[in-house]
Order: sequence, then C-alpha cells, then structure tokens
Amino acid sequence: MHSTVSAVTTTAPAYLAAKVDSFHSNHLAAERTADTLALLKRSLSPQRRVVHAGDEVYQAGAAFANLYVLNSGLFKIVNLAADGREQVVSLKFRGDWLGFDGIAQGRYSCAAVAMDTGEVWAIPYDELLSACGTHPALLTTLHSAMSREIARDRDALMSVCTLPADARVADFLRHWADSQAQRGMRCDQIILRMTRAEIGNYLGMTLETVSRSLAKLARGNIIAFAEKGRRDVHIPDVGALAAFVERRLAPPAVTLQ
Amino acid sequence: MHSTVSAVTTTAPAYLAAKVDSFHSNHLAAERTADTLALLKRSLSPQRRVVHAGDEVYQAGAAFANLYVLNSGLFKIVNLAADGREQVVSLKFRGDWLGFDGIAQGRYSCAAVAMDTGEVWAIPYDELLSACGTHPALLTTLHSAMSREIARDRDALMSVCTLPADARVADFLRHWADSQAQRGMRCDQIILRMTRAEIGNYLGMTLETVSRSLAKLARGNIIAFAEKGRRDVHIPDVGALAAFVERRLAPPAVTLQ
DNA sequence: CACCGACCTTGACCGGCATCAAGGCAGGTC
DNA sequence: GACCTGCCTTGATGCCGGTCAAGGTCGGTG
Repeated sequence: MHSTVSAVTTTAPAYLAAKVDSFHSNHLAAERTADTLALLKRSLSPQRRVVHAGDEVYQAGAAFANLYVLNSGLFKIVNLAADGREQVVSLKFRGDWLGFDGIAQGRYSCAAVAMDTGEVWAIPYDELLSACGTHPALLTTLHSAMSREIARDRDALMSVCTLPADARVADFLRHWADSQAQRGMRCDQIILRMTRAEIGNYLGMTLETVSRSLAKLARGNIIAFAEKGRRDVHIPDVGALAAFVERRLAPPAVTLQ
Repeated sequence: MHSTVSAVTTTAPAYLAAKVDSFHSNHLAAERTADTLALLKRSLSPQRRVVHAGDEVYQAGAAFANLYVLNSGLFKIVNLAADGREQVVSLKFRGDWLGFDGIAQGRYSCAAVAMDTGEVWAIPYDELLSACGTHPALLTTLHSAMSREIARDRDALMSVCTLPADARVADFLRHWADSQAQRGMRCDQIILRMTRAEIGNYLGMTLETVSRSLAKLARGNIIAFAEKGRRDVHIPDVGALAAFVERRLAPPAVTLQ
C-alpha cells in the first residue's frame, strides 16, 4: 500500500473493479457516443466545421457562446495562467464536448486546438438550453458529459500527483487506448498526433523524460514502435500497462532494467 | 518566459488581468453565493444535514441519487484509484456543490469528507431536474457550478504540473484566500482545518515539504503564523503570494534565503 | 502533575527527474 | 545529391524534493 496517505479506508473497495471492467466491455459506450451524436444532429442540426492541425476552435479569453462536440479528429485543451504559463490540460476525442469552462465566466479560460484534421459541431448554448425543453434526453446527455469531464480531470490530477514519470506515461497510454475502445476503435494501436514536448507538458515532465519512459516501456515489451514511426505505438496487451503502473507502486519490488 | 512550453501565444493576453482583478472585486461573487443558496432553499426546500469533522456525506462507489450544496463548513473530496492510491482532489466551501462526478456513472467516484462542523443540503437529482422546468434560473446555476468546477480542476492540474513545491503552497493559499473573499469573508486570515499530510496529499508533495515551504513563506514575511496556532495563517498581502509564485518562474532570478 | 499520542519542524542523505549537451533520423527544398 | 529544420534519443551532471530520523509542541487523560 502507499505510504504517505491519510484517513479513509485504504483497501480498494470492490466497486472499483467496475472501473477496470469498463476497459473490456465497451460496446455500450461506443453506442452511447453514436447515439449522442445522432441526437444532437437530429434535435439541433448544429453547424459543422472542418478543422486542420493547428486550428483553434476558440481561444482563451474569447467570449463564450457555443459549446462544441467533436465528431472526428483530436483536440488538445490548453490552459493559460495570468503569468504566461501554459499547459495542455485535456485531450478530446470523438463524441467529447468542448467549451464547458466558458459557461460560468462568459468567456473561455482555455484554448481548444486541433491536432489533426477533424470536424466539430458548434452548438449555441442558448439554443441547446431551449432544445432541452423539447428533448429531455439532451439535458441528460449534457450533464453526463460534464460529469465525465470532472471525473476525468480528477483522475488526471491524481495521476500526476501519485505516479512516477514512467508510470504516468503508461497510465496516459492506457487511458488513450481506453478512450479508443470506448468509441469502438481498436485499442491495440495508438497514433500519437503530438510531439514528446506536448505529451510532457500534459503529464508534467520534460520531453526527455517522456522519451526515456517510452523507451523503457518498449524495452519491457509493454509497447512497441512501428518500423519507422516514433509516434506509432502498438500495445500488445493493455492489461500489461495497468500491471506496470501497479508494479511501480509496490514499495521496492523488482523494476525492470 | 517559461522554457519547456510549446505552441500557442506565450505572452499573457490582456483578458487574464480579469482573472487577477476578480481577487479584489468580490462583492458580486459573494452575492451570487447567497442568491444561489436562497434560490435552492426556496425552490426545493432541500433536506438539511449537519455534519462533523470526519463524517462522509457519500463514499466512493455509493449509488448516486443526490447532489449536495454546502451551506457551511469545509469538505475535502477524496479520489480513489483501483490500486488503492487515494488523493484529495478538491476542497469545498460554502456555496459549492458536491457530487457532480456521480451523474455520469450512477455512482460517486470520490468520497466527500467533512473537515469541520457544517451543514449540507441534499438535493435529489431528479427533483432538481424537474424543478428546473419551473425555475429556469436553477439550470443556469447548476451549469455555472459545474463549469466552475471544471475550470478549477484544470487550474489545480496546471499548478502541480508547472510550479515548484513552495510556489504550489503559495498558490494554494492564494486560492484559499480568494475563495473566502468570494464568499464575503476576510481574506487575510486562513484557518487550515487539515494536517500537513492532507495538504501535501492535495498538492502532490510530502508533509515535510509542506512544512518547509510554509516556513520559507513565513521567513519571507509573505505569511505569518498566529502565536500558538500552526494552522492559523495570516496573510498581510495577498498580492505578495502571487508575486512569490511569479518570482519562482522567472529563470534564475534571486530567491529569498 | 506526568505521560502519551498526534502533529509539526528541522536536519542529513540520496534518488529521480530536470537540465545541458551532442548526435541521429526523416522529410522538405534547392 | 547536399543541406536544412524539426523532432527524437541518449548520455552526463546537478538540484529539488522524497525519505529517514530525531526532537519539539500541544492537547488530552489518568
């Protein structure tokens, strides 16, 4: 068990197995994504917008008007601090919503940047609210999306606070694979559409450490790189990633290499 | 400017001054908190529940049914991982909502633990939804609260990823002071109702490092401890905290002591 | 009062990761 | 082809903060 920790029960409760199980039974989640997109399309006929790598759907500080739903592609969410620090705080996949952070303040506090060619749907927030009156399912969908985002952000925080660098990278890959699986895509192949520096920024480490961690995972055959693609990651066994994370928690134990 | 960082503009945009300004014009925010509580009381007559330090309003894994609004007291939100890691991921003050993480999954993924005597209002989620039909302001309030939570979680993530330990502690105190100010309370006095270990767990560092960081801030007269209270922090100038954080970012520069 | 347990502080040591630096690899352009 | 540029890898070094350990302080209890 971990050392520093405090209060509350320290044995993992049984329900947490569910968190893990979800990694395997993803058909429901895949349907949910498709259903959500269909519902939005039907009830709101949102304006579609094609984006390319580098495009910003909104900038930090821009006035809030729309939420966006990602139909395809990959986005990074970049947070800015008053002193100029900036950080990738989230990655978005098909079916994810963008722009929740703007609701409370009337302006977005983050930028949403496309990392790939893709398509987003713009959903005017006030139209969404009025449509909720006639389509109650919309409200459920919206709240679920916000709830999931909150839970995910917390998981990310826990990851950077409690895991050493290499385990953080493993956890990152695991979540990415899971995201793909939940969308009905294959989960044994990940194409990182970002530089080592961006990954490091997201995970709170330097690009060199990212590189070394990936090399270590590859050495342990937990991942493998494609012939000539340093961003083309093959994951023979997703479970091995989780096992690696856990191994790094047990006090000393044997670490590979 | 920072070194490791990537893409996007690196000069802080003008609007971010607003983030800072909000530290001073807090009367509106204080009213908003009061209004929110009044609105909920009026439209839902929620069930009140008095809690004491250590009480859990809900446990991680419990079935989701209620959201909660904190009327008084202080709560910590503790996240659990499948492997037994646990972490304080958020602190909650008067007017904050608890339990958003349960909406999507049907069960809470975190525990909410009281750190103090206080009062929470239980708000059955389905009742809330139906009440939104007759009180549209409720929906706005709810969404704003979720939005603010998302933005705050991201700020927390950025803090642990980009700041050295002492600056993280300073940032923590600054946010706490700001939280109090936004609720109309004095912001020059903070009573930490938690141990160094809990603070460290929240900030991703050990209790020793928390202690040393606080000592350093006190040495620099940025904070001061009450005569006999190691949890009783006086903040003569909130701006000095922000200045301290920024000073730790400029490359070498002079660090105090 | 003495005693105890929980919490906090401070010092010494050391390891993980940032930093600095050098070189490899692939794609684009002339 | 040669050359450049952006990205990645790998090594050497040093520092921040984790770890271990030794008191100190306060509040509670017999």
